[in-house]
Amino acid sequence: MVDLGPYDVLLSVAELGSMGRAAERHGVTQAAVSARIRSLEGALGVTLLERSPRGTRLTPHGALVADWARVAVDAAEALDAGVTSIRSEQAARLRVAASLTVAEYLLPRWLVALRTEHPETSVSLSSRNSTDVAADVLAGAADLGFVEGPAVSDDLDAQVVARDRLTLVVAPGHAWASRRRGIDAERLRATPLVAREHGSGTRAFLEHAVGALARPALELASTTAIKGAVAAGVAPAVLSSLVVAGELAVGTLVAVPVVGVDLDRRLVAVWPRGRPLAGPAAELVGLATRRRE
Amino acid sequence: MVDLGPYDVLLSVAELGSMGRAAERHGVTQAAVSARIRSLEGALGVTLLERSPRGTRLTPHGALVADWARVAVDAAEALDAGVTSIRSEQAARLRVAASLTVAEYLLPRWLVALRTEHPETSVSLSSRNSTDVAADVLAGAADLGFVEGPAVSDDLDAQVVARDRLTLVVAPGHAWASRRRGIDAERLRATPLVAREHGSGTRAFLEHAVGALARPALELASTTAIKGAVAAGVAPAVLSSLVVAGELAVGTLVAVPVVGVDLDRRLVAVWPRGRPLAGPAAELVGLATRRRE
DNA sequence: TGGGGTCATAAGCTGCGCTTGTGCCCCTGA
DNA sequence: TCAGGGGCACAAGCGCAGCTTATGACCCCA
Repeated sequence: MVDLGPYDVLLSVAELGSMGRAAERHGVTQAAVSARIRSLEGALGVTLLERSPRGTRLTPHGALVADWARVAVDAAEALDAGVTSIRSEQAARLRVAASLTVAEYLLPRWLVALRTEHPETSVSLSSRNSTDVAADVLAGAADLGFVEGPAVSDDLDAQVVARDRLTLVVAPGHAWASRRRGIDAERLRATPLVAREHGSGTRAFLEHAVGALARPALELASTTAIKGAVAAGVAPAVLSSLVVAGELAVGTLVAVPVVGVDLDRRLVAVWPRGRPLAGPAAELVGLATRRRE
Repeated sequence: MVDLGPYDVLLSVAELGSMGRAAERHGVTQAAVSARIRSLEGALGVTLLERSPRGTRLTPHGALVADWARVAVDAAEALDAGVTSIRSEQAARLRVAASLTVAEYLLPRWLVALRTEHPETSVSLSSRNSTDVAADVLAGAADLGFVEGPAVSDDLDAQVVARDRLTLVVAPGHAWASRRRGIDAERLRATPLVAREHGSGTRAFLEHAVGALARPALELASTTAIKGAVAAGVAPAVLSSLVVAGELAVGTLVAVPVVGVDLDRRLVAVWPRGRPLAGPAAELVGLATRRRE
């Protein structure tokens, strides 16, 4: 497996314009940075940085590698932020409960942003289904919750932090893939889909919007597995736009319009009614909200 | 920086259902896998795998971590595949020249797929602008090229491998963000944008489609920098849908419809006319094409 | 002409993660 | 009922990657 360390320092060097300053940011010596970059260049047989006595800039090769590296490093940081938040022994300043879609796709990046803006804030995350999240917040087991759909309880204050849209996706070769005029609710109801197991918030929302569904063609435990099955041509599926954005852009999956049904959904932060948000909770909600408005 | 190694083996264990088989896949001993997973669990204070004498399955915590990890591991593999392809000393079986959008966003994943399907195929990649790509292929300096837009030369055969669409994006707080009826060509022409430097294929395509543009508000060298500037509210920008898919999904950027202008674009593979595609080149084009139809 | 900035190189040490070898547990099948 | 095989865990020992420290070379500017 690739060691992202050298790429991380490459990005710092590119951003800061000097190996010495990058070394400082990473808490190591300038010699260590120099050696890391050199060995990376050695492995590639290509120079990535143009050194000068006044500093350092990316070569064209370096710029391409840096662009690739940024994606990987960002993903690794999101993983790390997520993983840190489920570390159990910590005395967390902020306890968050989140439904799966939020926990899987949005929270890690929010946590990365929170970590850079407020490094002193430690977060503990538990991933539950939407009703459990509300229960945890009401019971005081969590300071802040994130759920899909309209807020569930009158005892909770809520604020919309993001939106998504349930999206009907098929494999590129599927008959529906080129269907411009879309699929209506009746047709959708009658079609066996690849679905998550019962109890999933997404599945409940879909049934609420279009009515009772046909028996699933296949039930799978993870979103990733569902995407795989759809791409392999097993059956269509309905998933959050957040989940399939990458695949749609690249063309691995194709979105099919669904007509006559409102599949827009709000992702909301919830907390006990009457108690104004303060401290780390307010910071996190603010940061999540700022990402969209 | 996070070490992705343990996460990579976690994914293998989850997929294969046993530490021993995961060890075999990674070419290490079962003891090494066991130790890696244990230390990962130790660092988290949470068990990720449910061991039994018949094998091993993910716990709920494990499933969440695995979903996060998959994103990071995939990104790292794409980085590695890309980086391997610019390694200079290799005797490549296939020399590819690609324009920036393709090289940056699509090729790494194609290379990952190619590596798993045909591990013996080594690829060398050079990233050029569209006219240079065509020239390289014609001159025999590259076996295969990838360019944006309609094929440039009559001496080249071409095949569409993907599509994208130039997308007008603004910061979520921008006045245009909530503008449902869109922006027309005239308005767009009159607005200073954040743009890449002259010579970029995307910029040329845009000028061809809407006409001469206003002087840019800011010229930047990398797509990433442009996205950052747009999100910071400097000015709107027009970028490939491939480039902004992630940001649009998460809400960091907002797409504004452009009316009366066709911004759809084809990304095509090109090779010398008359010489039918064969061997590794055919495999790569086929694989790239299969991802969308 | 010296001082502050840049990066490179060399020598030495430390610690992480591997392998090998073993033990224990459970299921299965003769 | 017991042997065998497949599952995972633990302990001891080793090798190497990457760090630090120390120094040198180079360039620019005051």
